[in-house]
Amino acid sequence: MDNKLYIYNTLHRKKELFVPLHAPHVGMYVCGPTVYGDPHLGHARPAITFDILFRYLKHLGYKVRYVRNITDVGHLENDADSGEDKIEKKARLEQLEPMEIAQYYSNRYHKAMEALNVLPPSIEPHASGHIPEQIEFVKKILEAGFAYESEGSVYFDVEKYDKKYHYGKLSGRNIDELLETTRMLEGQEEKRRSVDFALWKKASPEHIMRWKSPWSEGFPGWHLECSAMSTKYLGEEFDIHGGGMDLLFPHHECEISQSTAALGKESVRYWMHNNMITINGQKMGKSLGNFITLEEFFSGNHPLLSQAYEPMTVRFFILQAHYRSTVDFSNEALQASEKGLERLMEGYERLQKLIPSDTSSSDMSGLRLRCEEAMCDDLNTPIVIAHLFEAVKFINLVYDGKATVSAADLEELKDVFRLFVEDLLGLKKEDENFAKYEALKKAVDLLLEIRLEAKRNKDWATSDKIRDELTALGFEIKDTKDGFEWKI
RNA sequence: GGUACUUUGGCCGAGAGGUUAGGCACCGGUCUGCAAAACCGCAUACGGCGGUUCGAAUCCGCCAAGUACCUCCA
Repeated sequence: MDNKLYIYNTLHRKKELFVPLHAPHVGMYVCGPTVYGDPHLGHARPAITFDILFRYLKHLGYKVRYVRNITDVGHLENDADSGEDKIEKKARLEQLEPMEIAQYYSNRYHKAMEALNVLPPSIEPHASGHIPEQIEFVKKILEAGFAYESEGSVYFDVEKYDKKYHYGKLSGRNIDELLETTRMLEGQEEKRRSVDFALWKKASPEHIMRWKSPWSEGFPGWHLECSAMSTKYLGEEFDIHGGGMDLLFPHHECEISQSTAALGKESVRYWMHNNMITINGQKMGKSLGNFITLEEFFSGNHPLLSQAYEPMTVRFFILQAHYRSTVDFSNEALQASEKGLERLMEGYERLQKLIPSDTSSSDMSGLRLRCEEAMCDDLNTPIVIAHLFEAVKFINLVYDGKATVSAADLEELKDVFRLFVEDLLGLKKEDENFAKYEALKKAVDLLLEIRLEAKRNKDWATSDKIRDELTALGFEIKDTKDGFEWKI
């Protein structure tokens, strides 16, 4: 743990040295998906961003407990929509049990995450499985005097809270502005102030998802699950809380208020937020209807996609931008990533085949350090990738016999690549159907041996025929000095 | 309207008060029977206008354009 990891803390709007509360243990909580729809590119961003953090913290030697929730209770659709749950609405439309919806989309989410090589979190709690904890949390806030009951619902008293603590410290908003700018919404008569938010909502008769509570049969408020579940599994105080920037306000602001009100202290030390993925400069989002699901990416089946993209291409595309920048989707950018990734992975493969010399013609010793420094600088994966590409250049030179590498340097290079490419960036070669592929390889090798022989006999007609036919079938043939290389 | 952020070469995307980011594309070259790959070379960019400074794309001010949040959203 010699490396000093700096991460950008949204709470203070600056990079801060990461010092865990109880080293070597680190607790991190990340807002997971609401499972009422197929995962899209926007879901991939936080999952990958915090996957990188998870991997890197472990690399630094920490024992990390990573909690990422599944929201299956649903949130209110919108206030004009009679307060119906998203999941519930979907259930009604598809004539399914709400939990069936949640299960279905959880599975889809997991499948997509696995394809993206996102490691599963240590704990993945469901909101529906933590209703008692959430009720307890509401009780605590009521006891502390920062909530009030109104017609079976419980609301958080933002104004009262703000007098003692500071509502808006994360998002930089202040309560007066909010009172001015928050538009009047339906069903607000129960609340004292428009800025107050629900901790517990009484269910209307048509509401299917409902639980018993001291106040009414109903369901927990929008922000409560994260407060209840994060503190349950990580303690009243924990290190890192992450999520998308769009959750900054009101979700995370409300979370801070709830936890502070209930526990008398702040729970989270470092707040981290990943930026959005945009499409034509606009946020890609469910509500905007301009999102592309991950499955559509993998199949290419979407009007905006000119081809299918492999999961690793999507991962690499996301890692080529810093997590706090927006990244704009386009086929051109994806294709550039696809080729770049291919170059990187090919370099990685060639690295395994290099033959060492007595000395190295170029000094690559700083590579590990430079990559570590980039990671420590708020997880600057684009810089790590740039460094790796410089090494690829060197690898190719050695491969071409235009440079040399010593045995010791070669081992170091291999080790650094394995560490950064595979373990930390989580990039891997996509080779399903490995056995079939092996057989195919032998067949193609055989064919190319024949071609080699034809070439020795200067039988260009035969050699070109083999190459052209294979090329037409989708193979890429490359001649080398004394043999050949190929790929599909 | 309020708050915050962004603006980099053909595209994506880092960085940062004075030194080549990187990837993709284009073009030229090396290599090769041809091709592909690889390698070499090639862009001298930083929204506009002022200011600070020996020096700014990097700091400050103003302006412009755009985005996000203020309603569920990753």
